Amino acid sequence: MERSIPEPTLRRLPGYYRYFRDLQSTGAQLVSCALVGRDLFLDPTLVRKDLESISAVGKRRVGFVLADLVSSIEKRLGYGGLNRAFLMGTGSLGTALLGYKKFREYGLEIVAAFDAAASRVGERLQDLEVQPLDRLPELAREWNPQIGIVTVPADHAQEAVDLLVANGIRAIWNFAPVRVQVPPGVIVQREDLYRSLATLLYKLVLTQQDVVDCPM
Amino acid sequence: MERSIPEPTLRRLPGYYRYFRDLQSTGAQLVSCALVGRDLFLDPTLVRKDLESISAVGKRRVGFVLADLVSSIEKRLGYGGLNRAFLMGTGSLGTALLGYKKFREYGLEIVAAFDAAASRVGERLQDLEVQPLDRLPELAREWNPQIGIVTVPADHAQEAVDLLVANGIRAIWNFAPVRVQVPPGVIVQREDLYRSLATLLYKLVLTQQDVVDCPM
DNA sequence: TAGATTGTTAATCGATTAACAATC
DNA sequence: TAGATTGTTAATCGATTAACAATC
Repeated sequence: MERSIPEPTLRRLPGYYRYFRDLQSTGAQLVSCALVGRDLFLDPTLVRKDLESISAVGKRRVGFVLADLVSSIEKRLGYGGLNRAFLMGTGSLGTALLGYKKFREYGLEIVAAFDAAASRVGERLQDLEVQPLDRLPELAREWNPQIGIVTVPADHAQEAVDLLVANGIRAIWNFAPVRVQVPPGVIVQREDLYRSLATLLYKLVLTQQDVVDCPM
Repeated sequence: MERSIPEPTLRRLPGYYRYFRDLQSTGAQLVSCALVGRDLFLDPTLVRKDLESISAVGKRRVGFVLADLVSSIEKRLGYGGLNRAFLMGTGSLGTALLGYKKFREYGLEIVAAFDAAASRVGERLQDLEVQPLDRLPELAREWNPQIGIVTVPADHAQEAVDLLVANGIRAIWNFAPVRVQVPPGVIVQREDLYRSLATLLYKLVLTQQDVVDCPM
């Protein structure tokens, strides 16, 4: 089996991907780690390590072939093949996600949207009709989605996840600010804006105190 | 100056914060690392290290005082004092963020929203009237915000950031999928959904291939 | 050939985990 | 006292960075 990719590298791959495709569109065919590093503000050695982890092979003295890099990342990241997803919760965040047209380019297609509120069911959002929860099993059989995107309120997240998992979903993208339980084999990725905010505020507080603040 | 907090710890703090406040609301006064670890699925030793990094001091044999932990995290994370923010871009994501009422609880208050599109200016979103970009300098003098939230399209992110920085903003919360340039001293935090998506898809691809896939 | 660039191996750094001492 | 829990120090693990060899 191929070596697994370290998380930090993984998080950098979409950046590389976008960058390589942009370069390609300018007509370039090759790229060197030094150039990538300069443009993306990364250590060139780190770039090389990252490319190595996706099994990219370069030509000494020349660089890496862009087309190879692009297809290599696509393969490793599951781009290319579209992954079908169900969206749970059509609040403002859910609606915003439906509007992310580029998700398709990055391998994600939202094929159905659900909401517990009867008042929202039937509404049309970006080509999709909001569905009631009780149609989920039927639609899951039809679409066989693998991903569930959860944007319901925190206190309903676990229910939503349970329903998804019971209907064959293999991966949860969880935007609710709670940790949810899933059976082994199901992947959960948390997207917690409060966590990010905390990081930001902390850094801000740090730079403001600096020198000024002195511990007891 | 107080020891700076490692990033991984930092990302866990909001989780602790929420957990401690929840516990408090049940009437509990004390908590042990072992309990936290069990509930939050973290190694108890890691919990202790994290608490140590926010200078929390426990009582041996007893545990940590919840009230102390809560106020300690608030102090370190800049909760408590509200930080004023300007929102750039009132697309679906920007609108969604305006709806996050709990941001206030976590120390963030969006005091003005801007949009480059004349058609959106004047619209009312969550108690705020969408402002044109040319009013930004004036409103910045009035509010003296420290944080700029950028939800404009990728190709306008740098302009938005430049405008914010020119008007005294100290920290950028960047939701556009590009790396932006700022002068030294200004903090940038990236929130890139494509990066998260990549991580999720990769993990999904991994579990699907497993055993099956074998390198050349 | 000379030099740029990849490839590889070693060193560093930092976070996590483990072990154990202190103490209420 | 005994035992639970914090506090502290050491070991481990993994990512990043540095150094240098290979080669087109």
